[in-house]
Amino acid sequence: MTDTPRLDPERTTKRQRTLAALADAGLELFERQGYDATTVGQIARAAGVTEMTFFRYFAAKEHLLLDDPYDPVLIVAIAGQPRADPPFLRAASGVRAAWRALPEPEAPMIRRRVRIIAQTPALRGAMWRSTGNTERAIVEQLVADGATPGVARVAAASVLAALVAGLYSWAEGEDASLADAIEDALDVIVVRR
Amino acid sequence: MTDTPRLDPERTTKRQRTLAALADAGLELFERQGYDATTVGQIARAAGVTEMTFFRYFAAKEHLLLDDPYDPVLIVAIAGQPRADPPFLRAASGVRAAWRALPEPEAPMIRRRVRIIAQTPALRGAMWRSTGNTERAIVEQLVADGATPGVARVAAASVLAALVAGLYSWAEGEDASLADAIEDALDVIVVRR
DNA sequence: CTCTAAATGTTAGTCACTAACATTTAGCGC
DNA sequence: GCGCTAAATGTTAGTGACTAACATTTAGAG
Repeated sequence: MTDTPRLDPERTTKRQRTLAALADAGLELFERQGYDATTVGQIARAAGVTEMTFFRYFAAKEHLLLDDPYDPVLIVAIAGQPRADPPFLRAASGVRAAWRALPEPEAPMIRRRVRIIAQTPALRGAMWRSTGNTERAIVEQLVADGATPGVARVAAASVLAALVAGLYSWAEGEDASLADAIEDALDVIVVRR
Repeated sequence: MTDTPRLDPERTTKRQRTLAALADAGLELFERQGYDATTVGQIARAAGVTEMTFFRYFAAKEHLLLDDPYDPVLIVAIAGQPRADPPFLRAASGVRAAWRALPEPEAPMIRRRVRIIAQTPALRGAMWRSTGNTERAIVEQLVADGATPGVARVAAASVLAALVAGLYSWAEGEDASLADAIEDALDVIVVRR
């Protein structure tokens, strides 16, 4: 769901710099004064750029926090689950595997983002809409492996909900490991064998 | 989560009439031209009223569709579950019981609303934010009955996600019974005994 | 039928976001 | 280093959701 308008791959580097400047400025301002109280204009100015330019990098204010490129990994992980298992279990195990494979160093940044999201009702909604894409992808995979669409949708939705809830809880704390938090969340829902 | 500014209970009836007019006009316009393409001004005009007045009845455009007074029933139902069961099961059974108790005649109206929501990404997000309140209430109840906050949050979130997913599937069709659809959705997640 | 509170209207403004068009600047080939 | 072009940014103007302060009408309790 990234919407950086990448026209010509690797033409310049200026683009990457302003992108980083905007992302940094946004995250800092959100943390300092809250998401709702922060204006797109403020972020742009802090990054030494115009409001218009902001929207050339992020289609919406919320996209500053909701750019997740994690979907493909997840799908592969789910596809790798044993077909004999019911869809719900396959989805859960896939999510477990995918997040266990996430590089540790990313955790702190994820934590900062998730914290802001958890604190902002508008963003919690946006988060869910964002996972809508992930959900669709999971459903596709489950159906391809023989599940009913209705069943697949419920399985995907509830597993993702557990994941997100786990992320929120994890982000509140300081020391817990991301992978462990996800494991614990999924254990609430799935009967471990 | 109703935000009709009810100042003096049962003082007049004009209020109820304009409220109904706005709700009807909104639903019809949404169905005819889509949610995003429908302007609050249009709804207001169709109801013979000013845009400003609309916002005196609904705090936001989305509230036309997301006014659910079902929470209290749900909480009672969850509280009535056997404490011996794990939180996840208690939440699921509570939801099941609550929706089984819903009066049949309400179904068609719910279907119209859910259909619009399901078709509109922005509303899917809003829907989730709206269930946030329900989620909080469920978590409170589960914790009061001895669950860990972390566990309770995951349980509540995933059960609600299953419920919503079930609602979306149900709304697509024409004839299925609401209660049955919810049952089926929850069966995907919970191991029935 | 009156009189007050409730209901509605008016005006003006903010913020997220879009579109069309003008201008600068960065970095490639030379 | 230097020019040239495409990429990056800016400008202006506008829409739609929503808020606030204040003025006006109207409905209905007495």
